[in-house]
Amino acid sequence: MSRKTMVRPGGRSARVQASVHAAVRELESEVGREALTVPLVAARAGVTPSTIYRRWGDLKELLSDVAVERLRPETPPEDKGNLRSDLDAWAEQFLEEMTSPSGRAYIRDALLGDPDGNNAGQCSAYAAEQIDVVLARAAGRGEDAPDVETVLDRVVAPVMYRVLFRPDGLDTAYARELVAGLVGSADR
Amino acid sequence: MSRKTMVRPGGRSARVQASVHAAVRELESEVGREALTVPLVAARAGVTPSTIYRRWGDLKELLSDVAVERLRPETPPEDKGNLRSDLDAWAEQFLEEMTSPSGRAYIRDALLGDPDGNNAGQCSAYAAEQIDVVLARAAGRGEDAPDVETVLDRVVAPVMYRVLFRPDGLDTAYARELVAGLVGSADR
DNA sequence: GCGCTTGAAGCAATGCGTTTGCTTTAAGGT
DNA sequence: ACCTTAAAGCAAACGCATTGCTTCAAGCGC
Repeated sequence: MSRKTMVRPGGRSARVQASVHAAVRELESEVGREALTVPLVAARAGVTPSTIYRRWGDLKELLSDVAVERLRPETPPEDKGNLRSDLDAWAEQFLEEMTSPSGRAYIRDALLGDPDGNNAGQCSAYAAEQIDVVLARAAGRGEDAPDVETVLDRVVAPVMYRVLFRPDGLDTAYARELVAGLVGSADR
Repeated sequence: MSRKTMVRPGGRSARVQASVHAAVRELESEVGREALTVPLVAARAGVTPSTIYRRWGDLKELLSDVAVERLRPETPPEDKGNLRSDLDAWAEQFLEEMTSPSGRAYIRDALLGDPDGNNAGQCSAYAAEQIDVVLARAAGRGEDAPDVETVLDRVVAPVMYRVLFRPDGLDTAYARELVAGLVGSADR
């Protein structure tokens, strides 16, 4: 989301961008992530390669933009009635999304084609947003809740660290352990 | 560290590998990370490009190998006399290494050209190794210490998460906070 | 110690992804 | 309706990636 936001919305640029993004998503499922190439995407999008190079720089940055788009949560976290259950449910779903093959691929793409860190920051912002909803709901019920930063440190960070650096043995039980260590104790 | 370990040590292959790695390190500081290219590295190493392509696959994997090499700790963690101080010192140094521009670059490179996750796993193993030394020392003193997994979750993961996803506002105080939250409480 | 086997490096040609100057188009403002 | 300007199209040149074939040298059996 580095350059595409400064285009005039509704115009030709917007059509080109939508067309290119769509082409990436289509080709990703047709020929696979590895076979993607700028000329290929350009042909499918009905554009010339130079257009893509000038707007996105290279394939990595384009894929990074598309990946962030796909990592955006579609629905707000479910309301299970209390903080602990809400966090459990959210953390489990988050872990499952991030450990899935496609999730891992999107994370990698988002990180790798991201010179200034904007896309990675957006991913973190998505998680923070979701957590904020959960915590605000808890506060509304009168429960005392940790702050967003703490949940990021204690739940999101460990999950992402393992996804990236220790790909083995990640299951939903681990997500619940992390939540338990956070709200189950009086720590902090 | 995927293919290079299966070469016969001492022979021509070993010389070629050493020469290529050296060429990468030299050129990285001379022309910069972005200007690196396989033919360039090959020329400096006195090798033909095809040799590099056949041994490493592509530039990303070669850089990943070199990055992991550079992320290996040179010295065991310092002994400050007690667990808390040891962890403080180690976490501060770890954070500083990882937040430095070169550290960030190495992490990205290590993750980037790592199809099977071996290199990323090696990075985590380095940290676990260092932490294990600290914890074993604490146990030898009779202190009760958390286990390695807990330190990875509570200190290493948050640091790495912020380095990768939230590049702003990371200082050594944050490392100390993380350690304090871990050994300062009776949690776990 | 000598030749054989085998894996790795050198070589060279080919294809294609990338880059770039110039031209053309179209969106938005006057 | 015209003018301005940013972005897309076009095409050529460059250089990196890929690959079949050849050559070399380390390790091993005789």
